Amino acid sequence: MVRTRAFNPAEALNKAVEVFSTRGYTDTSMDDLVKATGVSRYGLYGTFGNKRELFEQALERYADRMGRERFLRLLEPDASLADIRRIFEERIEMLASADRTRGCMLSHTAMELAPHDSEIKHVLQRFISRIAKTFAIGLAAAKEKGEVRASLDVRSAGDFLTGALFGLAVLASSGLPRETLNSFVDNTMSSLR
Amino acid sequence: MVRTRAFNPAEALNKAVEVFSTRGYTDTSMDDLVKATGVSRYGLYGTFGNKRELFEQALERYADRMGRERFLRLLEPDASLADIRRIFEERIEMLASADRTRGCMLSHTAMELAPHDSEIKHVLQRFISRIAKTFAIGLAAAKEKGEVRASLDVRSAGDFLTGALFGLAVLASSGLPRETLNSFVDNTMSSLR
DNA sequence: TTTTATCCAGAACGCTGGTTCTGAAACTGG
DNA sequence: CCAGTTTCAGAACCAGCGTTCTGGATAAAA
Repeated sequence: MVRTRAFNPAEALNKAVEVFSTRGYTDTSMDDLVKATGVSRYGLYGTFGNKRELFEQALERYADRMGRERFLRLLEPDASLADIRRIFEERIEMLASADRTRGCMLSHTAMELAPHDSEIKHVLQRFISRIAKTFAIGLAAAKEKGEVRASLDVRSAGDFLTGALFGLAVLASSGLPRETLNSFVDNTMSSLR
Repeated sequence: MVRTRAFNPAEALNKAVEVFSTRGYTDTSMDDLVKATGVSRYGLYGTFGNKRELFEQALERYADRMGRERFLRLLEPDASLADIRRIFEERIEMLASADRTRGCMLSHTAMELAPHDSEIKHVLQRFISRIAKTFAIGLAAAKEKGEVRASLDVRSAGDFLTGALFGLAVLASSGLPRETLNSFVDNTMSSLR
């Protein structure tokens, strides 16, 4: 018995992340998701529950991937300032690439949902504090190397970098030229020395 | 002839700004606007066109008020670093006040509409570059006083402060505690010295 | 006061979106 | 090859939204 499922839930979720990243929650319809994932309504509702739960799982996946693919190096004992800068540069690459449609899912969610949805807000706060902590760890390593000033409070500087990352996302979303984004990152980085 | 209009368009627009600031564009319905402004559908459509045009006018009004009420002091010849800091502190006051529902309309619009609406995007870019320029002018005055380091490029630092203001809005939207927001501002300001 | 152009509140309309339902297709175990 | 269960595509349903329409109310001009 049992007909086998014709799609890969992990891949479908990745596609969903893409769509939600470009249009946010409210402006993506289930139809958009059906088209983008290639999965039937039946499949989406069956595996992910409903739109809201699908979004939560997409958000989780987004944060996980970001942590794993971008921030992991900051946990290496020899992490350096260059690693931190690279995170910002990769972010520019993603946010201001050719099509210019992809946005930062965390920033977008913070503005769109968090103020009126305390569950999402808590999830978001967890991600944000994780990012800030990771920055702080990377900064501590950079400090040992003397790459940042000795007086730097790495904990609060971690919060600062996190906020700067979000600010960069807003600037990129409004379509500012790359030079502006690059200069923003330069200023951000030089504030650590 | 002619029955007189029973509402004040300027006040209605201010109310609309409030609503759009808290829910963004898509999530506020015309019904919300009718209730919040106390103006009939007929009145809203008659004076503002449609939802979209009403939003554009609200955005314009928001930026205008922000410029006039917050940024004007930076154009005084004796503007100081304290004036810049005050802008950030007032922002915290507004974004993290008791109810915690009011957001930054520019950041929200940047994430929600700009990527897929080039007209809104251009309007936004105009506002952003105006803010950055005003920051730069204030910084130039502060530089004359020796309040910021002599090597500071006020133009790019203006972009930086603008991005930081948006980053602050995202942090506040996700409900982070005031101390985090204050520390973010401290780090931002100290990067100028 | 009468007239009349305008305004108002709410009904109505058409459309879109999230969710559920349905009949048919498809895959696996026997 | 058949039986049975799950999956699929799309129709169907219901609610909400932007916009327009309508009949009555209103205020100024005559």
